[in-house]
Parts: sequence; C-alpha cells; structure tokens
Amino acid sequence: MKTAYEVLKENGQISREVLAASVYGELCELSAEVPDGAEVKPLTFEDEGGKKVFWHTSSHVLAAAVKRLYPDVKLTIGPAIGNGFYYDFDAGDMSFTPDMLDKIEAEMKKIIRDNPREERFTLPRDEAIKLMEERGEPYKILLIERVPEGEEISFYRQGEFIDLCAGPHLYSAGAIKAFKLIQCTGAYWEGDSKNKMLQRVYGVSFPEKAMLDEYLNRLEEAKKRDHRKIGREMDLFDIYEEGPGFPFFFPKGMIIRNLLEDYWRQLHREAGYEEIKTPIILSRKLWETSGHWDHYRENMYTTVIDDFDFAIKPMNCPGGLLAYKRKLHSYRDLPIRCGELGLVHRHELSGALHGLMRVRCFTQDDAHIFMMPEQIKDEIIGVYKLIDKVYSTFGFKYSIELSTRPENSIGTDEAWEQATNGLKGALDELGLTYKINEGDGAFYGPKIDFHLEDCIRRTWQCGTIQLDMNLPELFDITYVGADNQRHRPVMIHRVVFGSIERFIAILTEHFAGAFPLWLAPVQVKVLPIVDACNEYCDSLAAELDAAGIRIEK
RNA sequence: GCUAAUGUGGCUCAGCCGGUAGAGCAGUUGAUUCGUAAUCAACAGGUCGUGGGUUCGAGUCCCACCAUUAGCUCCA
Repeated sequence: MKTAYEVLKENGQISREVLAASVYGELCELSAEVPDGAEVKPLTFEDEGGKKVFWHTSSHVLAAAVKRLYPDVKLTIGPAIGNGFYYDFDAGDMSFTPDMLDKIEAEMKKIIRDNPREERFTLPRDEAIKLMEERGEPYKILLIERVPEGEEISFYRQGEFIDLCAGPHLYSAGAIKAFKLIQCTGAYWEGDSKNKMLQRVYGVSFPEKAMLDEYLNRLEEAKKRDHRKIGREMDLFDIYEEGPGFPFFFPKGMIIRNLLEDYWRQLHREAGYEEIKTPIILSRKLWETSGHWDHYRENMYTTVIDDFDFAIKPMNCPGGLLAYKRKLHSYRDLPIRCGELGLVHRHELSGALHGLMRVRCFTQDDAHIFMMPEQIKDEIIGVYKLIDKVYSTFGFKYSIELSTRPENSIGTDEAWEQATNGLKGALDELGLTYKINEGDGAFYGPKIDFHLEDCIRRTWQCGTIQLDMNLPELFDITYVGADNQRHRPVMIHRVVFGSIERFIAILTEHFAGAFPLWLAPVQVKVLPIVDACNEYCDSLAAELDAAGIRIEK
C-alpha cells in the first residue's frame, strides 16, 4: 500500500498547492494509505474538499490555542463551514469576548510557526474513552459513545493537542499562511436552544495572505450594499425604535413596492389567478379551527374585542378558506387560484429581527389554490414556473429545499405521505435538484422552499409551495364532483416574493441600490448647470413628467 | 429568548485618567454659475437611548430597562 502522497508524486501531481486528496470521490489526507491502483486526485484550496480540509485543520489550531490559554475549557466540535471554520467550547461560566480573540490569534500564530504535524491514530472504544477522561473532555466521551459499533474511532495529535476527529487533515498546520478570527458568540450545544450555550469562535484561513485581504475586502464591500444602509440613504424605508420589527416605507420605497405589486398582479392575472383581501383581525374561534391557536400561539398577537378573544393574523390561509366557503364550488371551477397580498403579523424573537429581512409584520404575496387531487402535480409545476420566471426576471440564483413533517403537526400519516409524495413527484418531474429538510415543514403540510442569496451569501427563504390536506378537512370545504357528490379539495399555499419586505431587501442588496429602470424610484434627474438653463430644465422636466417618467429636479 | 458588543445633532463619527458637548456631510440664508460626488460665508440644529444610583460634579463610573448589530435558536 502506498500513501496518497506517494501515488500523486509518482503521477507528477504533487505541488505545494496540494492540500489533500480525493480517492474514488472520498476526501482523504495525503498521508493516508490508499489501495493499489486506486484513482487518486489532488485537491488544492480551489477545490471544495481542499478548503474543507484546510479549514478543519485551522479549527484544530484554534482549539489548541484556546486550550493553551484556557486549560479548563472543554472541547466540543469544530467543523469547517461554507466560508471558514468554527470551534465550540464549553467555557463554564466564562464568556468569550472580542478582546480575547487577539490573544488567541497570537497563540495560533505560535502554533503555526512550529508547523506541527497532524498525526492520526485510532483507539478501541474503551481506550478512547479513557484517553478523553484523562484529558478531561466530557463532550468528547459523549461523542465517542455515539460512534456506531465497528466504526473506527480516530484522533489527531497536533503537538501537545489531541482531538477526537474523523479528519481528514492537512499534513501539517504550517500550510496556514493567513487567518483571522472573525468573531465569538454563543451557540447552543447540538443546536438546541434547550441545551447549554457554548462559546463559539468563528475564523477564516487561507494559504496566502492576499486571499485573506481579498476576503476581508469583500466583506467590507458587502457592508456597503446592506439594505438597511441603502434604504436609509436612498430614503426608501427604515425601522425605528418605536416599532421594532415594524418597518416604515417612505415615498420612494412605496414606488418600488407598488411597482412590484403591479408586476405581481399582472403576472398572476395572466396565470389565471383572482385576488381577494381578508381581514387582519379574526376571531379566536377561527384560529382554534385552523390549529394556529394550539400550534402557533406564541407567535400571535392577540386582542380582546367586546370581551371576545381575537388574533391578528399570522397567516392568510384561514381567511382564504372562509372566502372559499362562501359558496358552493363545482369541479368545473377547479382549480381555483385565489391570491391575496396579505399583511400578517408574527411575534418574532427580538434577537431574530434583521432589517426588512426579518420583521414582525410583512405582506405575503400569498395565494391558495383549491383543486382536485389529480390536479396537484400540474398545479405545482405551474407555481414553480411562475416562481422561476420572477426570480429569473431579477437575475436571482436560488436553491430548492423540500421540508417534511415536523413533530408538532396536525393531520393523519396518510395525508402527510400523500402530500409529501405530491411535492416530490412534481420536483422530480421537473428534474430539479433539491435538498430534503426532514421535519422542517409547516405544521399543516410539507413544503418546497426557494432560497435566495444575499450580498454576503447568506440565504433567505422567499418562495414556498406548501401542499395542505389538513386545513380543507378542518374547515370542511368541499366541491361538487361530476357524480353530484361532495368531495374534499386539496389546497396549495404558495408565495413567490415570499414577503414583499424581504424581497425588496434582497433586491436592494442585489442591485446595490441601482435598481433596474422600471423599478427605480427616480428614473431621470434633471440637473441645470447654470441659471440660464433653468427655464429649459423646467420645461424638459414637465415634458418627461407628462410622459410618465419619474423625474427629479 | 440566549451569548457578546454598541447606543452622542437627519447621516457618519470625535470626546483622554469624571469638570457640565465638537467635526464633516445634509438643512437654511446669502454670495458664486465655476464641466462631471459635495465653491465660499454665515446661521440653525444635541436635556449625549430611557430610568435610577455613586459623586461637590457624569456623555464619561455602577445597576435596571429599551433598541440596534453579529451569531445561536426560529423563520417569509
């Protein structure tokens, strides 16, 4: 057996840039032994796998530095992520603060200067646990206990530092030529808010100093197109202390907003939608029927009117269902596509608020489609095409996720299975790639989510298509079939923009405030150079204004 | 909600070890009409997030609350 390094060397594929290898598509380190004749590919920082290994080793350097400075801190996990790495520590009652990062960075530099090897070794379960007991790492013991029977339990030694880790890693830490600890923050153990909050340190690292500079530069540039900043500067919208999470839209922001709505209405008219408007406040009884009172209560604002409980709607669907029920429907009328630009209010946690991206009141470009079961696939395909058309119009890239039944949900297993398969079937027929999010669906049905990227590559959920076989049941809605009998329709909830507010935020960042002409609040600005031009400029402005051009003088 | 940081005129920020606020831009007025982001001058604008406390005295120190920012959780 040869190591990956030896194979690559024989093939003349080794250079200083090579960080790791891929063997039959599996990520492995250069020192790993590979089967004879195996196909070995070199990985550099340009490859996803190379980055991952690079950042993973960086996280070990971070952890080693923290252990040197704060020996009582307990190790948990420290993976590579999309743009860097982090390591979570249990620091007891101590909280990491930004000024500690400088000290940790300095210690990391020392470690990297020593260029320690990343040495892999494996241990049987009992010895592995013993080692971690000796080193006082209770979280690692927990992790060891979870390693399935028969699987190797591997460790990496880096100087005096030893960590339970599946790897792979760089040959040695000296390859890390530039790094920066970005921030420290709290993060829950296992990502569960019921668990203890750990101390997380985020960092990035690169094989060249210039790459770090470029990265930091990009972050600075991204800050400049933050929609909160541009929104204030361009006088589009803002949020005040008096209304946390409740945004104000100013005249120029309203121009964009109204144009988006005009565009939306036109598109939906063409796609066979009709439009309604349902009340913002509705009786508690309605929310009890829909299940929201039981499943969504903490997020709802409530009020009392004439001694009766009411709630401000967090979703439009119950109103939409009442509207459907106002009369008898024939199978000939289906599908009914009923849109509503509905203003909803949700009590989001204060720490979750984020400009227009995450607010406590927003307008969903909602629509409910009522149909016969055999129409499901075509309708979903139709909605997908609508969403794709809108996103392409603005030049957005998006990713798709399918979310399945959550724990706290209503409805029968059969209904959920049928609905989930309906969504899956449509996605597969469209030949789309998507990620499955187990247990992430709405409480009344599974959903397909569309995620758009913002300027610093955070993704935001915008469009969603949710198939619902539960609310039609709870509201006992029907249609009259060809057999003259009552049947239960199936319902789709869907949004394209998602929320007008969030969509405007993403547009603002996407275009850095330079909106396409048709959306620009000011399309033409008339600037007189000298007073002699004033009169002409006035008449020119009047002419443009009369032609429906949005001008400013 | 949790962890950390921040909160000074419309905006961006300065204000050292506590002695009672400063700049640039924006605004107003006047002058300038000069070729590609802000010419000159004057004026106006702040109970320093809120409420307590320490002190002879607090923007500066302490406490509580509110809001914001980053991340976690959650989500359109």
